[in-house]
Amino acid sequence: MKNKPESPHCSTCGSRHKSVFCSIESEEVKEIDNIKGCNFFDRGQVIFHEGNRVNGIYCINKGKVKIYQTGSEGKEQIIRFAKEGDIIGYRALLSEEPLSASAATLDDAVVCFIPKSQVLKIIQNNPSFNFKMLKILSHELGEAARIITDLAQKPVRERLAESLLLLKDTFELDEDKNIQVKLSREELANIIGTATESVIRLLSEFKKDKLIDIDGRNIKLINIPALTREANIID
Amino acid sequence: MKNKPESPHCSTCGSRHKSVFCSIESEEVKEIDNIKGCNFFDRGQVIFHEGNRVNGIYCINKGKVKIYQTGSEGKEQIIRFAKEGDIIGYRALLSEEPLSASAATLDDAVVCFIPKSQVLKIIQNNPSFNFKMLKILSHELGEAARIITDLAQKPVRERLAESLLLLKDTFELDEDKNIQVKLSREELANIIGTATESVIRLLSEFKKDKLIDIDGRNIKLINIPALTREANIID
DNA sequence: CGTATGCTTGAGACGTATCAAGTTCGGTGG
DNA sequence: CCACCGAACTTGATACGTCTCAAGCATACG
Repeated sequence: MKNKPESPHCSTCGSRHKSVFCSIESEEVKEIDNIKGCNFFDRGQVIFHEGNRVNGIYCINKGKVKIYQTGSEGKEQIIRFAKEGDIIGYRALLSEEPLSASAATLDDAVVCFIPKSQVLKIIQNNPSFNFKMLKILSHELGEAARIITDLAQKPVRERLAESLLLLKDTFELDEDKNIQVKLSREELANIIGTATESVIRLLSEFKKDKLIDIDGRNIKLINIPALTREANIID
Repeated sequence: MKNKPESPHCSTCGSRHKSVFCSIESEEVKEIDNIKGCNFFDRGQVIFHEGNRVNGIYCINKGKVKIYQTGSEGKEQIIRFAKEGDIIGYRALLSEEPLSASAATLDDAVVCFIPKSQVLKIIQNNPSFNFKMLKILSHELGEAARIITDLAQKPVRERLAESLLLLKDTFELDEDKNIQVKLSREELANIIGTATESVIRLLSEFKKDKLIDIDGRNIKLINIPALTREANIID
């Protein structure tokens, strides 16, 4: 968590316009810029830790982040991901509860911090921002419900296929159809709630069936329609 | 869905003061009262159905409700419960998405309907109500995350014990320590994501171990500390 | 270059689902 | 009020998916 001098400015932040902050006034942007903190993280570092209190929200300027809970046996459960332009930590802030999950970087990342007072001020003064927060939260809640049903009802094979597609939607594919995020086999297992070995076996089956290609942590989606069928998605 | 003449009035609604509406002005209450609809449901009737659009929120005046999704094999997954004073349908309304889940009554119920325009009006004009909505949503999101981790990591036995405790917290115990909600074995199975037969077997084990007592759909919690241990809860 | 860490594969155990066959319960109509 | 019917519940036997454990292999790193 090294504090470098060249903190990014909100006014020049490339991810601002596709984020929840896209509709705030330039006056408010200036205010945030003055009050916000900014931190540089190496890959794998923890941004905040489950159980702690938050005093603001974190805005990801650069990098990819996993949000995860620790189960009763100490096993990590990945709840969701966040990337450039996303905010994290707002759930605990708004519910005034301790953090229900931890956040850690998946690559080198730059994360800004906006204190609670400022966030509440914007919520109160900017109906559009306010409504966006309501929208984000209720959208997340819908996603969570879908995950619950899948975990409860789908076999591991389907869950893995679905997770690969979800990762594709979140982080997109590069020109070679590789999912643009590098996760360990264990992290993949911690998304779908299974053992690392099961992920390994199923990935190589998917490869054998020409649904994907694997090169280390690079996963290439070569037959998305078939993968979708494998995932048994209703929508 | 019979429209009886004696619709309850918000001003005399016993559940209003423990609900999200506890802080709205009497002026606003009057306005809601005029515009709201009200329906009487028999046990087992569907209030709204997954995939449809909502045009308002539902406020439960009386009765218990299950909110559930249908999985890809047509199996019901219960996401959460609602009771007197709770609102439902707000997730889809605020995210402007189709309903992600269905709602059905668990007993005879009275449910009021407040149209979207009115809800949005209150959100905009009443910061306290607004903030309560943010709080409800973010709290729900935290609960959902916990459920995800449990489903992904805990064995069925622990999940069942935990669900019984959750039902206790939601619906409370009567003077005989019975959980004040009657669910079929299948519904219990649909909370924790297992087969009906597994629920039956585990319930009778819990009974044998003197953790609970069973009389039909009545479940009596006779040893809550032991049940908590069985649930392997970290908090 | 050695050592740690992640990845892979196989064999076996275990939890849970499924299927099949009763049994009980709750409601309905004679 | 009782007999009947279907639905819900229960129990047992069996099958299957997935986890666990163990061992070997690849890879990155100091």
